This record gives sequence, C-alpha cells and structure tokens, in this order.
Amino acid sequence: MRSDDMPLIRDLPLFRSMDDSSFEEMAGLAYLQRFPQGVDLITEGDPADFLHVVVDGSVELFAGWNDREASMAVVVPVNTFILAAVIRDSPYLMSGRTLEASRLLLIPAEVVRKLFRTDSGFSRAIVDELAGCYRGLVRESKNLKLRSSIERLANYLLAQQRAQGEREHVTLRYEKRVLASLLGMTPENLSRAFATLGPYGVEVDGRTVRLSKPRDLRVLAKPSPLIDGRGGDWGANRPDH
Amino acid sequence: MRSDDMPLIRDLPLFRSMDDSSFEEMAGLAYLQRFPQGVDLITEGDPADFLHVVVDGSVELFAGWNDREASMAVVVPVNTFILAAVIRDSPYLMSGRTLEASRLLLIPAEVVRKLFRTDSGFSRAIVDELAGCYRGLVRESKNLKLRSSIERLANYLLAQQRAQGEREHVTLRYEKRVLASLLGMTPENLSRAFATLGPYGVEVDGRTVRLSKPRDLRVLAKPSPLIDGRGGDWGANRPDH
DNA sequence: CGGCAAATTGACTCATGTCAAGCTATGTGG
DNA sequence: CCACATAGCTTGACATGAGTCAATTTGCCG
Repeated sequence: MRSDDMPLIRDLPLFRSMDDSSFEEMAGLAYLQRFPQGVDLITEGDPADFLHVVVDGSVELFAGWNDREASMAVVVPVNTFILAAVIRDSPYLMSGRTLEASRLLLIPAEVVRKLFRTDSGFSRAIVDELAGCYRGLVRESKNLKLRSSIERLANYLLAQQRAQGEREHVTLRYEKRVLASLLGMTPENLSRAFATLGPYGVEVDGRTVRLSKPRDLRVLAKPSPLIDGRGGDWGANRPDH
Repeated sequence: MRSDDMPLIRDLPLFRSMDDSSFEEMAGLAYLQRFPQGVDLITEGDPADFLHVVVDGSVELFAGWNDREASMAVVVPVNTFILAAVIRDSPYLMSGRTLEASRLLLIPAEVVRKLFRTDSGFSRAIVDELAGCYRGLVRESKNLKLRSSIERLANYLLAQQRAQGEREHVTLRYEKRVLASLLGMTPENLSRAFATLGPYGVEVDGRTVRLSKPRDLRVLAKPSPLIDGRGGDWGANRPDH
C-alpha cells in the first residue's frame, strides 16, 4: 500500500489501538486497489476472502432473492464492510459493488483472524466495531418496522441534514433508485414521497434538496435518538456492514 | 446462583472458553432470578445495567415509536440478549418482557466489560457471538425487504419444522399476535396468510400447524441458506439480541 | 448533438392495514 | 361443575399505501 495512505488507515477506529508490529504485518499483506464504477466486489454466498476498507468512493451492499434485489447499505470512506463474515469465516450474506470509481484496501481474511487472536487491542476494537454495526442494524430494522415510507424519507433527510452540518441544502450522496431501495421502496414511490413532502418545505432539484421548513418536517418525522442515532453521521459513516 | 444451574451456563458458547477463575468471579456477582409472565425486564433508552441470559421461559424484545410497537425477536433458552448495549455501555435500543414465567441470569454490565478486557477467551467468544447476532439480523433484514408476508410465513413454518425435527406437526412457540409482529404484519393479516397457505398443505389448529405438503410449501417459500440459515435453529435459538 | 439511463408521472392492481363484529378458548369465581 | 368474563383469534367490509406497467421527460456522458 502507498505510504501516504497509511496514516488514514492507521487512524481508523478499527486499527487505531493495534500494535505497531501487527499493523506493519497487516499493511505488508494488504492490497490497496482502484476500481471503476459498477464493479462487483463480492457476491453473497462466496466465502469471505478479504476484509474490505473503503478508502475512496462508495460501495453499495445489496442482496437478492428470487429475482428480487434490495440495497442494504452504502459504505462510504473511511469504513469497513463484511467484518462479521470474515470473523466467522462464513459466506458473505450480501453482495457489494462500487457506486463510483473507488479505492479499497483489501486485507486477507486469515490475516485479520490471526491478528484478532494475537493482538488484544485489535480484538477489542473489532468487538466495538461489531457491536456498533449491530446496533446500527437494529436501528435500521426499527426504522423499517415502525415507520411508513414517507416517515422514513423525512427522517433520512433530517439525518442527512445533520450529517452535512445543518445547512438548508442537502445533497443526496447517491442515485435516487439506490436511496429508494435503501429506504425500502420503489423509485416511483420515492418520487411520490418527495412530492408528498412538498408542503413540509422539501424542494427537490436533482440531487440537491432544500429543507425550507425544518420545523414542520421535524413535526412529521418525529426523529428519535433510539432510531436515528444522535452523534452525527449514522447512515453515512456508520452504515451497517 | 444455584450450583446445579452452573453447568448449563458454563456450557453456553459465550462462557465455554472462559477461564475458570473468570467464571467463578462472574458467577459470584450474577443473580439468577425468577419472573412471572408479562414482566418488563428492560426498557429502550435505559442505560445497560445487566447482561441477560434466558435460562428458562422466553423473552420478547420489542421496540416502540410514535404509539406504534413492533416485536423484534423472541429469545429462548439458553441465549443472551442485549450484549451489544452492554459492551458499548450504551442505552438499550429495545425493550424486553417475559412472554411466560421465566428464569433469567443477570450479570452486571461492568463485570462483563471487565472480564471482556481481562479474559481473552471470553472476548473471543463475545466477538463470535456478536458476529453471529449481526449476521442473524442481516438475514432478518433480507427477509423483510425481499419477501412478501406470505413468503415470510411459509419460510418461518419450514424453519420451525426443521428446528423441531422435521416432524409433520409444528407447534408455535408463542402467541400468534407476537408471531405476526415478528413477521412484520398485523394479526389479522397473519390469519389470512395462514388461510392463503391452506392449498399448500398448511392446516392450523390452535398452536399446532400441520404441514401436509411440505414439497409444495417449499416450492412457494423458496428457502435460502443465505436468509434462513442452514444449521437448524436460527429464529429459535439464534434470534437477534 | 445524440443516445441512454435515470427520474417522473399517470392509471391501474394488488397487498396490507384498519375498523368492527363475532367467534372461540381458556381460566376464574360462584 | 357450570356460567361468565376476558383475551385472543378470525372474518368481513372497506380504505389506503405501495408496487407495476407504460409513457414521457429530464439529465448526463460520450
């Protein structure tokens, strides 16, 4: 891996408390690789070969069944995905593809498992990461089970607004059809949901959304720290691997 | 705790590889307690005080928002719940209540966190448990996003049949309204879903369900190891904490 | 500028939730 | 032991939310 990328990786929560020697060993065996847009990185059912770290760009995690497909999460820098499969040495439960040109760090699964056994700082970091991912997924399930699609969209917009610094204008980080699937609806329905939110001050222009009446929108959305998180960027930087 | 319950606990995946001295320490500080049916054990938003182990009976994990409520999982013996909240020392994201008279082992959260730091066998077990729980939740999300309610019910019945030993008759472990909420539908809809499955050999009599045409049912359900698991009892013994 | 994918819109169908009534099973108290 | 009360379950009629299909329109990339 290029030496100027090292500090970035080194500072990830997952690697921060790792021994220097462990990190060296890992860095020596990992690949930093560039991928164009739309590349399939992993396929559900395949054995877990690498722990993936998104250094640049973004990766969509999705799953299929019986000719249907659904987006499960979008991973943005700097985060990892499919940690659980690597730890358990089990098949992937989700597939992943790049949403744009991206750079990924690929760490061989055996290296992760070995260091996990020998480096206690690392293993604690892994538990912390996993527990966080788990809680993210619980939130996501609550979101799906307890809210209507319009409520989900409203809360998503408010969460994005917070993540992007409470500005009036929010930019959608990915295509609307991906967003639709993430929120558990069809693209057509997402369009209509945006229209429904018009009276609440939601004005869409391409990938830019203006929230002109955040107060009204919040009354509708009723965001909750137990679903939407509190600390900033859940959904963007703490997705769900 | 009573000494004749110890072996049971000791043999849990989570505690099996723990040092004897750690286990002693933990056992000395834990409470084994009996609860009648319908008792609220934990409430979402509360700080994580105890790791809970269901020794006997069953516990429903549920969540609420805006006057709505949804079941998230049912935990049966011998399994733990809210491990993630304990590890991260964060508020519970779900509430829990006993579905029947139950016996629970309560381990103070600080004890778990301390042993997690000092006993590497224990910390590895925790990671394994967490990763398993995480994957269980991913499966559950796929189930919800990719299948219709009838397909979910059909797959649930087949999974139960497998968990209960491939017998023709399957017994529902809890009330139908709880099952309905777990499967992401209303009780009324569950009734209709059962009726819809009639032509596929599903005959309901109270809490007993006969699957007289498992072949046909399987054609409809299209169970997948990447959603329903393979090793027996996911959904019963490997819910999602 | 042209072509293609994404997004929107409309009309329609289907699935699911809601409300209300009735049924059934279970457990309790007389 | 029976009658009643209650909670759970079922059924029907209806409303509504969401998916589907098809036709445009928009916007982007070559």
